[in-house]
Parts: sequence; structure tokens; C-alpha cells
Amino acid sequence: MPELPEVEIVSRGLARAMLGRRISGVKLNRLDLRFPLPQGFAARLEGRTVEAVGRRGKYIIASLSEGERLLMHLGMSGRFTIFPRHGKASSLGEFHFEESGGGIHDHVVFALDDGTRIVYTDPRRFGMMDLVPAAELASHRLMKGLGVEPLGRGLTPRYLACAFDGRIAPLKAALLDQRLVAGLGNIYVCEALFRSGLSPTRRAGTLVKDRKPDPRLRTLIKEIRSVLKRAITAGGSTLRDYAGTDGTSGAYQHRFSVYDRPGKPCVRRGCTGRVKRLIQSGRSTFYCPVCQR
DNA sequence: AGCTCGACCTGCACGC
DNA sequence: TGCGTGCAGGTCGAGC
Repeated sequence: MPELPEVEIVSRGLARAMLGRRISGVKLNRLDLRFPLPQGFAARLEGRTVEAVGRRGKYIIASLSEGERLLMHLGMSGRFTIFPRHGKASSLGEFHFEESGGGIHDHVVFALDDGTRIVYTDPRRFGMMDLVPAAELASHRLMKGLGVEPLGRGLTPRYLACAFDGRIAPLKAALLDQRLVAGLGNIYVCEALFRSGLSPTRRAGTLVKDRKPDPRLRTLIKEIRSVLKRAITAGGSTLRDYAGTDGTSGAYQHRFSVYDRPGKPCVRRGCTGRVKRLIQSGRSTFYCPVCQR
């Protein structure tokens, strides 16, 4: 799935297509995504104007007229594709407008007043959508527990020291915990830890001394931001099914140092280690046991 | 409270 | 070719 960089790119793509547009119609092919779509979903969207599209963690939030907020998550395999009215230039290649949104996993289709269609496709249906009044967004059960934005001001060595203090969970697991930092996923945690020279198996609490941040936390934050920004610039990472809203693949997967490279030599200059794969809390971790400590 | 694991769902790559 | 197995970018909630 999409992690923060991929979600950010999708969010920008949606903003480009939807900003200032009125939703003229909504077609629901399936109501059962990760959670059932809320009552009256289509009717509550129709006629609303899109005033903003943004991201919080891995959630995309569209602000609609009359104070409605459309909350969306792509899960593992969710994807939005934008079909302009005269959709000939899309990188998806040739297609017919009438056929967009008719695929077996095309669950939701938004039609905009300028003829654009936006299709939500999600084979595994781990994604979700919900519609809530603006005033209730912050207290939404999926929003309220989210931690700081990794690219925002809130992520500081002091914050991480506070979050990690006393925790025996592996550093990898702590960074994947959306309640601490919102938006990191399996790929970019592996990559950021590699670049930081920190072992994913180290207990998170070992980077806190007397409630003060270990200097390596500053490096970790720097590398987290660096890897996320580079990935955004590269258009995200495409492993299987991620694509931007224009159907194009990302390119960051070609830049992985450790992710999905088990057995390959460590790319750090002078390091003789090989990338190792192990399972942590049910998910693959890739790292160099020699230079990550 | 913190942590791990199973469950959710489909598709694909692999080995036999 | 066909089938079984394991794996996949996430995260919620049960159970220890």
C-alpha cells in the first residue's frame, strides 16, 4: 500500500481534479469496503463542492461545502484514477469514457460537474471512506489517536524521546505505530532505519537516556524526512498495484537500499554485510545486520 | 498500558 | 497445467 509519499501524491492528484468542482453524481458498485460506507453516502456527496483536499497520516481528507468532510484511506491496494471528460491523454492508454469505473474492483465512482470521473479501485478492499461533519473530524475514531506528521514541526528528538521512553517494542514496531508518528509504513521505516544505521530490532527505549533523546534520534528524524521527501519527488514507490491518479507508476522502488533486497550486498560503502530479512510483528523487515546497530 | 498476533480480502509468484 | 503455499504498501481489535 501506499505509505505517506504515495498518499501525498494521490492527494495532490485529487486536488488538481476536484478543487472547486461540484460532485454531480456518485456511483456505488460495492458498499463493503473495510467498513460499510455510511448511510446516504452518495446522496450526501451529490451537489457538494470540493473546497480542499489534504492528507493526515495515510488518510486523504476532502473538505466539501456545507462543512462535510470526506475521509478516505487506500488500505493496501486502493487507488484513484482520474478520467478527464475527453480522456485521451491519460497514461493508462486508450480507453473509453463510458467504460471507466466498470472494472470488477471499481467500487466507487465520483462524477464531477466538468465531466471528470474519479474511480476508486481496491481489489483487497482494505481501504475505507467515511463522511463526517467538519466539527467531528478531529474526534473521529480513526483520526483522534494519530501521532505527529513526520514532515511537520511536531516530530522532534524530544517528542520521540517522550514517545519511546520505557518502551521495549522493537524500534521498527514503534515507528510503524501510527499513534506515535502518522504516515510511516513498512518500506520507508526499513529505508530510514538503514540510512540511520539503527537496527530495527533494537528496543525503542534504548534511544532515551534519563528521559533525554539520544543524539541518534536527530539522525533518525533527518533520515525519515529525507527518504519521504525523495520518495514524493520520485512519484512514490510502485511494487504491485500502486499508481498515481493519472495511472503512472512511481520510481522510488528503484532506489531501495534494503527493502525487498534480501541476500543482496549492503550498499553502504565499505560494508561487507548482506541484507537480511526477518519477520517483526508479522511483517517483513529488511536491514543490514553489520552496519545497523 | 504495552505488545503480539490473527483477521480482514484478493492476486500473484513460486515450487512441485 | 494445476494446485498448494506464502507473501504483499495497513490497521483494528482480541488476548496475553
